[in-house]
Amino acid sequence: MRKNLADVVVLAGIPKKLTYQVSEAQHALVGSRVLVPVKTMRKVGIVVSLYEGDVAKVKSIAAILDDNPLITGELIDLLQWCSRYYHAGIGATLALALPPYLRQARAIPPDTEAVLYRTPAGTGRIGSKQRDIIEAIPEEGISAERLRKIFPGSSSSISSLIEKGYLKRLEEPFKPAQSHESTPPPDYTGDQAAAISALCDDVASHRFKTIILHGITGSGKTEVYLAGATQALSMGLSVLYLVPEIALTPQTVAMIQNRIPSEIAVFHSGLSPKARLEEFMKVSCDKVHFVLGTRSAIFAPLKNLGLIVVDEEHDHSYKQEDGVPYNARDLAILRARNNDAVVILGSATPSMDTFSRAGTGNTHLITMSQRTGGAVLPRIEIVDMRGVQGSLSERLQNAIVDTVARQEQVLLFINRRGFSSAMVCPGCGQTLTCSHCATSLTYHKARGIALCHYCGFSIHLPEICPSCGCLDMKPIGLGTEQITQAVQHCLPDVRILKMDSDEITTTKKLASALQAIRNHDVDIIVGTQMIAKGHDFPRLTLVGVMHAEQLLFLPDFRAGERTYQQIVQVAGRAGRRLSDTRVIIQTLIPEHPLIQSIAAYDYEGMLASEEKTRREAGFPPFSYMARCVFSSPDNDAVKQVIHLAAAKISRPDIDILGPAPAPIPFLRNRHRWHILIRSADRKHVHQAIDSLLKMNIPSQVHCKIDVDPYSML
DNA sequence: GGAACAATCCCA
DNA sequence: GGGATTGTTCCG
Repeated sequence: MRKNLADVVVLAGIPKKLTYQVSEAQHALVGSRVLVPVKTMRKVGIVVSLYEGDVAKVKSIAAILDDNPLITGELIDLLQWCSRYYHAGIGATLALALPPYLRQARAIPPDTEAVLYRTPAGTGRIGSKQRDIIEAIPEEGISAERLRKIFPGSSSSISSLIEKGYLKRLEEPFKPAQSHESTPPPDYTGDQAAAISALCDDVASHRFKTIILHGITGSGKTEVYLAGATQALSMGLSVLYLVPEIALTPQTVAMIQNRIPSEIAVFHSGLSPKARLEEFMKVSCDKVHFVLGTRSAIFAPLKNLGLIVVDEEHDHSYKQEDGVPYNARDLAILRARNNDAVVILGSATPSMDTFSRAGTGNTHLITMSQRTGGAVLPRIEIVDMRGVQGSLSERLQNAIVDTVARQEQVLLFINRRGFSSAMVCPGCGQTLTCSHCATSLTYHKARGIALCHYCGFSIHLPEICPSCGCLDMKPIGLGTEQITQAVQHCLPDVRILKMDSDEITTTKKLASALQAIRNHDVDIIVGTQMIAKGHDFPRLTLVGVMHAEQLLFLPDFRAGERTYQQIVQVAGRAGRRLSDTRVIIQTLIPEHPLIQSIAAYDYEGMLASEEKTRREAGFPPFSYMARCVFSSPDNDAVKQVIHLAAAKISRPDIDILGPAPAPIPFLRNRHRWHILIRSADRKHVHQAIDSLLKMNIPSQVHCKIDVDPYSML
């Protein structure tokens, strides 16, 4: 019997599937886009199921947009699960799997990929950037699209190289060389060899398994992932390789491309719409079986998954905060399970959530505690800053002078941008606050402004205190700007590079900053958490952590593990190849157990200390939870609704925390209150949310649900 | 999400 | 009373 009905998910805010007739002439397939009538409009949707049934009073599909399905049933199931689990609209969730180009009713353009080859015939001067481009091109040529992806914003450099004759352009499809000999892997450490053999065995068995790879910084986790990936590809299985946002630099992409014996696709938000479409289509058409990408790549339309890699699994970038608030790391586990695939979650500082699962169910822990090349972890020293004037201790100052004198580099880590975290009046004690968010404004001295880091609101720094007229507003709390200034003052001749989101606004700027560090054009890097993530700096032999306690006392139940993660990750940037490296932590709380566990690289110690802290706060260390934030311009309306909501979901088997003002109670002209729902049973959390959403919430009160929140901020 | 319809508001 | 605005419903 012909299947004459199709369930379609419209890519808009319609909360349910709609059913349409499929005519004799239409070849509708699950996973294809269709154009369907909704009210008086025509909308793009995706066919999610086909069946036969009664066609009475069912509208017809207006047009089939794709001859071949774009996504598989497996992916549709994952997305439907995702929509239910995160309480997000089904349309918005399915849209996550399509590149923006295909969310509109546009046809897929035929692919014409020009290929660029190197020629020895070039004449004329070329810059270092252009030299890099030429050197990145393999003998067998590279598609122009791919080259632009490795070097963002290089179109003009490429055309000038063609003009000068260094590159030749041929309009023919790019054929990846099958015999392409990948760079041979280096010698493995004992740890690596053991991890690789275990991972390859698991991949070969093609059964679901979660592996937590806890390997210290510099233990060579990437080699383990690549060996597993090669194993999967050799079995005809595909590989999904997820990295946090920041790690997708051209070098990383090029390195992985060189080590994988087949073509790869790259998925991340920095690509142009056209490039995103092309990468997507390569995967959708089953031409490419390896995807490297950031969190949204978890929805890449790969078939026959054999291995999912989640690198730096503790990283917060895996959590989508707005729109559909999914967690790519958790979905990776689910997707692996649905595909009888292996998922490997790697980190030097695993998240407590992940680590708590080790040994349960199908989750296995592999530990790597050796660094490659016989290197050792840098020694961590703690400096007590109580009673110390200024922001640089004598010990750190001397260490900086010595390091710079040896032609080596220094990294100073401070987790706040700007000059100071607040401006306070010594007369009346008032701080400058944002009129939209009621948070203190960060002073940015260079720009002469006070800026809100939540909403971007800024004012010119007033000469006098706005509330009492006192003349002398004082900065409180250190930021990157002030550290930079202090170092410049002590050591006027050193070259300082400030790296925070004020300076590094684009991936291009990040790439050039990283290049400057590698070229030794700077002696000291002052940066925020941005520099804690995965870059290797061979000349770096001294790391200073400023105000280590500043991170610890944020109003967030994960502040402790975060502090551990950030500081250990920053320490890991130092000295992979140089033996005499130091990490100096300056803090006002040297005895704190968390600081002590950092100094000893004692991950288990950190876990124990955090579990104790949570238990003492009446908080089970691990439970399922959801956060519901209610907001409205009208404070009374929010309070009323949230108290009703809390009463409604109250039952003995779940914990409800709150209602309480959200950590930033007034944000963007809206009053915010939240409740936390917590239970040992995931189902109870979801039942609570469902009954909460069934309430009649007045339209002026907005409710945002975050299941498995990463942060309370 | 947004079109269509219902309810409410405002000024005459 | 009626035009405009705001709220509510529901899409096949």
